[in-house]
Amino acid sequence: MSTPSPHHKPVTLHDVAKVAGVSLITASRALSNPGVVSDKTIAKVREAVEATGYIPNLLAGGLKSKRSRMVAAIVPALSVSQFLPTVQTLTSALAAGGYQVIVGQTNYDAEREEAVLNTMISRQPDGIVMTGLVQSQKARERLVRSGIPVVETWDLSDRPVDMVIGFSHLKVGGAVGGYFLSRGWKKVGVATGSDHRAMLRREGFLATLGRSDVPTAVVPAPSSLALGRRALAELLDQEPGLEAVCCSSDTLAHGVLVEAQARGLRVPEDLAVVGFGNAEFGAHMVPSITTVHVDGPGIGSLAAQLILARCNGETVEQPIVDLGFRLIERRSTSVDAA
Amino acid sequence: MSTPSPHHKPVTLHDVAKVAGVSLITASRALSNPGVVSDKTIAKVREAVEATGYIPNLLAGGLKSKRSRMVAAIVPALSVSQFLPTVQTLTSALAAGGYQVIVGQTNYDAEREEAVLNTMISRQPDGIVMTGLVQSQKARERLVRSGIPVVETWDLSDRPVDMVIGFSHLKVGGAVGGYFLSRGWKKVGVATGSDHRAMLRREGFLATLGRSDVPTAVVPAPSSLALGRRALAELLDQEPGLEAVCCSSDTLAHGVLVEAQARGLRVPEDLAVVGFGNAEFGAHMVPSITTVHVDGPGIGSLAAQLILARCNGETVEQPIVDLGFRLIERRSTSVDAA
DNA sequence: CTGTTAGCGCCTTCAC
DNA sequence: GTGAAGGCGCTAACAG
Repeated sequence: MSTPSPHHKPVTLHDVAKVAGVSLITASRALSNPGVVSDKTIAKVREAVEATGYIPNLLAGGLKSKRSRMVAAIVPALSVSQFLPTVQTLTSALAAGGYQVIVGQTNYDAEREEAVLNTMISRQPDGIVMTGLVQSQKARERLVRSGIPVVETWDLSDRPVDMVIGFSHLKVGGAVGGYFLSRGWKKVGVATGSDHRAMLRREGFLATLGRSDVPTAVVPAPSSLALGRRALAELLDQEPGLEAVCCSSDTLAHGVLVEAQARGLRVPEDLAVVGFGNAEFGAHMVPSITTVHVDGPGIGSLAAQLILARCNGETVEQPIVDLGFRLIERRSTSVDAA
Repeated sequence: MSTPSPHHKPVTLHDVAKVAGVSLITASRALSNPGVVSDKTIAKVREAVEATGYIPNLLAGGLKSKRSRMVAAIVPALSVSQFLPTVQTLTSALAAGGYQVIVGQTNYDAEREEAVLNTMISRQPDGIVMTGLVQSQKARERLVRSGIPVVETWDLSDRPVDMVIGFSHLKVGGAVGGYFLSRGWKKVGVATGSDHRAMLRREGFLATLGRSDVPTAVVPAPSSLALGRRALAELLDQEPGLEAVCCSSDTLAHGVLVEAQARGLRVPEDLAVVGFGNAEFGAHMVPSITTVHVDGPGIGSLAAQLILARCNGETVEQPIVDLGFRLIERRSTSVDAA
């Protein structure tokens, strides 16, 4: 049985100061700004901290200093593996600077996004990192008014709320389309998640192909292997002679691969497959998956850098950063690939 | 160029109260405890909130009320996909109750764990959810003293810091060992991550087999497809006639499957493979992966429930919850499986 | 149902 | 280098 514990009256800085025989404020400075305190005093305070088991209360500190040392990270869902490297790197980079990450999940829903952002703002974060652009106009205004540094990521915009680090999904789609053209595939299909960015990539893909009649299987985001299998099944229903599939994620591509294998289709000989995201598994599968590489960790660490800079009152000269992308050709589209 | 924005002097509850023509505390109650305020007043306050664009400051509220409405979630690394469903469910369940999650990453390191826990405590979270048991003894003591509700998960212990929700890794290993015995495999191997819980499962596996000479490939956590491939290569070096492999995760099992395929070994005819965790992809691959199912989302939602209960001053009657596990037989070990 | 009073624990501002 | 006030924005506790 586990009961609410009796309050050990919590140790405050006041107690530490008393034990150390200095004033409250001196104790405070010894801990957070040691440069202006004598070494002897610092030692005394440190001892008192040990003796009392003092742990600072960042809520109180944040209230006065207006720096909560928290950064909000907003993702569609934590399980969208696409964003994990970004969030992981962001979390690590910020932790190294004494900042923690609060996570919010929008479920790809603009209304939830707005609600989540409001809750986040009420925690006074020193920065907000979004995966994707802010959808709701109301939320944009609120964010601007709040004065909190905001980094939108995994996309690009001429007019970000504040800063943006990403790449053009239209161009990604275009690059894949160009690759399809260069390979001369005619009977092609698209397997895509229903989220906005995946749809943008599809748009770029179609524009480059110069076609609008391409068989498409749209599956609900987030994607999964099972959905990838289903998508290929749908595409083959629409176009039995399918030569190549463009997928909105490596996970979907994996599912397409499995479904192809289950139907006795050889990849790439009978069916070529392209993914997106350069997930770890894609490089090591047989066949390895041709994909579009995006620097997820780079986005996370750069976002941390920009936020930290702004927290220190610095001006960010390049608030719009295009990290680009890179098509990686592997065996799922070419028997000759590395 | 993005510069630190000019401070729009932030709107406080004081401003709202003035606009609404009520006292500060009435405004406060209208928002956070509407039951005790007249409907007319509530309406006035709501209007004033709209008009001013007020967003509450939870730091200040938390300071006074001693409820930060934050819960810390500590994981080895965000990218360990094993824990994602737990963290995702936890986050959603808590968000529904007005709580946010702060994440900390330990990198499977006891020292970092201690540091992370200290930082977390200093944020006054209303609860702490650990994946795994708390390693450091110092951290345990601090946690107990802090009085914060703590849920350790994904493991079991007679003497948790506070509460624990999970299952026995020894028993999981034992169950897999029993399955191996029942199938009569003699030339077996273990592919395992280097983390503590994976090692416990291996121990249980060996104990049930009654052997200590089983070829083992230990790969650094967190696991990946590439590491799974490497592990099988190592095992085949040690035991060319390998009949079956016990893997510490479905990801490793996937890698083993790929490596087997690359070497022309048929699964399960030439080599049987068992994973752990029941990842989404395992059920849908060809062959599907025999695995041990653990209720990750259940752990997350139950953890949220217990913490919320304790936040409301309730007593948790069952602070030690064994959620058990279930071996799921699929095609990677049996051509007859579903 | 509403208001007054008194802080929460710490840090900024100013003196010494 | 140190200290004494004052207040960050909000909410318990008690009055009316």
